[in-house]
Amino acid sequence: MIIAGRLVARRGQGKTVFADVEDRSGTVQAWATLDRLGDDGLSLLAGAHLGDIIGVRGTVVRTRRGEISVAVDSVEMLAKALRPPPDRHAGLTDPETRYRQRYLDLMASEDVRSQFVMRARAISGVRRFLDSRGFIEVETPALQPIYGGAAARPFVTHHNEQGRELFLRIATELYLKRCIVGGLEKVYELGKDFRNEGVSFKHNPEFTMLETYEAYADYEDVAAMLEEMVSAAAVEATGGMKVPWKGGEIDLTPPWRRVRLTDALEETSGIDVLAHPDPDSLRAAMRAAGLDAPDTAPWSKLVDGILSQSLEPTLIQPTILLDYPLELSPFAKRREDDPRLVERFEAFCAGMEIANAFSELNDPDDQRERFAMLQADRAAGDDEAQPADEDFLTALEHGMPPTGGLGLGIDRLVMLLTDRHSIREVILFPAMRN
RNA sequence: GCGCCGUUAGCUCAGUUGGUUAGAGCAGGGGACUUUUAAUCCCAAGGUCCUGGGUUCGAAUCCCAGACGGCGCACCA
Repeated sequence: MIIAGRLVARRGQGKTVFADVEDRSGTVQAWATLDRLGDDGLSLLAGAHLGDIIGVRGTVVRTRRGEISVAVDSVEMLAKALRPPPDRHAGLTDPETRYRQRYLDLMASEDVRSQFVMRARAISGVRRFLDSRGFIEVETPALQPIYGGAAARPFVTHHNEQGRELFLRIATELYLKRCIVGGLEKVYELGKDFRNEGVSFKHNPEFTMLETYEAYADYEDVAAMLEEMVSAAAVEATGGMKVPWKGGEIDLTPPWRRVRLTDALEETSGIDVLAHPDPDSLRAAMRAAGLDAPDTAPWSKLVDGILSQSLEPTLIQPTILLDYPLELSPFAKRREDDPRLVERFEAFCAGMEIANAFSELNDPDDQRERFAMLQADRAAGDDEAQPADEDFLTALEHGMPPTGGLGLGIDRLVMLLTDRHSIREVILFPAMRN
């Protein structure tokens, strides 16, 4: 048999050498003797450094101590390691080295390797799920003349030949909806978005996002699909729908708890936001409840403040919060029974938002008014309010079928599935200073 | 951006109230050993104590500034 891999341990014994060779499937011991391997081979093995990549040919035997080993007939140096590997027993713990030189982290830790295998399985599980339901994967511009589809500041870059400013996308939403207008009917894109913001345990400036759009579906259909998709990804990555989380367990088995946002806010904060329709009144109620409420924040930001301060941390088991205020949702369709609300939900799990979905606004006139509201926010100093996209409005004017759309944060999903509590643990090369 | 904490050998870490020449294990170098399991034993080597100032007779140690990192906050509809 032939094995090739990294030399991770060696026990020399004069005219006998034991060498542990590791590849992605695990570690196997090679056992070399002078009698069998000869002088040149044995001195090559004896002189190899930990970290070298070697190839070994031999027959499988069991040693006196009972370990399955390869009795070596020939050995080959495939690549020398000029620098030593991380300490085998203590491992690599310095976070800076772990992230900046992730190859050392992977080398040192089977756990870290398996982490990224699970990430890959979760992602392929998501793709398989969507493909099997008739979605097609599309690719839309990452460099955009106008950014939109989310509230965030963009990265700005420059196209030399055309002499113009371009933005790295903050979302794929507006292009994917153009695909729906064109009749592709079920589309998704799984790729990087870029938001010019700080880092935290759940934020990285570039991150992986899934967006799906399905014609003739609404947000209830999307909620049902999300539950099935996430549980399918969990099965793919971990083998089950119940995953460990911070010493407890999260059960992703559908259906998930559903609750109206305004009811959930009232449950945890005691505040009925619809009873406080103006910022001053809501701000006073929040402060009376002991919550932070900035003086300048508009009503929508205040509602979001209650959500993130009072409600989000309590949402450990998967929960779907339904029916958001219109002001928070410029691309979502109004509810017919209450025009202050839109047909939108966000899914929370492990105390984090993992998904955001709505029945897409397909009325171009209403959409134009929503853009105008954003322009007013922008004029009032909200630099995260996105600019109006006339080309997108033109597309809507050609007629977009009623559509259910979804955004799912893939990095956060992987955190949830693998019991990792920092986004840096699920991104191979996370953003670092300099 | 703000606050707290951290940075000593390739890796993991000690380092006394500020006191002579900054230590250990592993890795790496030399040697012994033909069934080891973090093999063992002997020898030698290995340092910008993050950087720059300052205090002091004397600084890894105290002070200031900076870099980088971690955590928290802010930001993130």
